[in-house]
Amino acid sequence: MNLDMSDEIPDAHRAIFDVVARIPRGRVASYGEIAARAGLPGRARMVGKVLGLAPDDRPLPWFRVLRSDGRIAFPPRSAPYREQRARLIEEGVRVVAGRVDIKAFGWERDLDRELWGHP
DNA sequence: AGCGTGACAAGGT
DNA sequence: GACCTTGCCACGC
Repeated sequence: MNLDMSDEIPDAHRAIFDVVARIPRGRVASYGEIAARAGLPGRARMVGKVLGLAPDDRPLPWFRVLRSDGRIAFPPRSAPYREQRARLIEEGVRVVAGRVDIKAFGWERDLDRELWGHP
């Protein structure tokens, strides 16, 4: 019956992976927004935990997930911090002092544009 | 069960 | 903006 250890990757985890995988290139979203879109309102902290478990063979754009205020969640100067910053910049997202302007690069902004054709 | 910890969030100083 | 405090949720001890 059951397989090895990863017997059952909880639906919640899969839902989170799916949402993160849909963040458009060049855009960012907050942990809370990911949780909400995954049908897990209030579980922002779970998103961070799950992303940490993300298997390497799954090319997940984890670096597009930031805190609600646009700041990178890792300690400045840490290895993951630097990688996230680099990968964001690589795809055109401006990172100033470890922070991204959500109003300019937030995923939500796409919806706003669709709904009422805004810049 | 209680307590500390963390890739969080929101509100106040 | 930088900090602090509360509220949250998931885990481990």
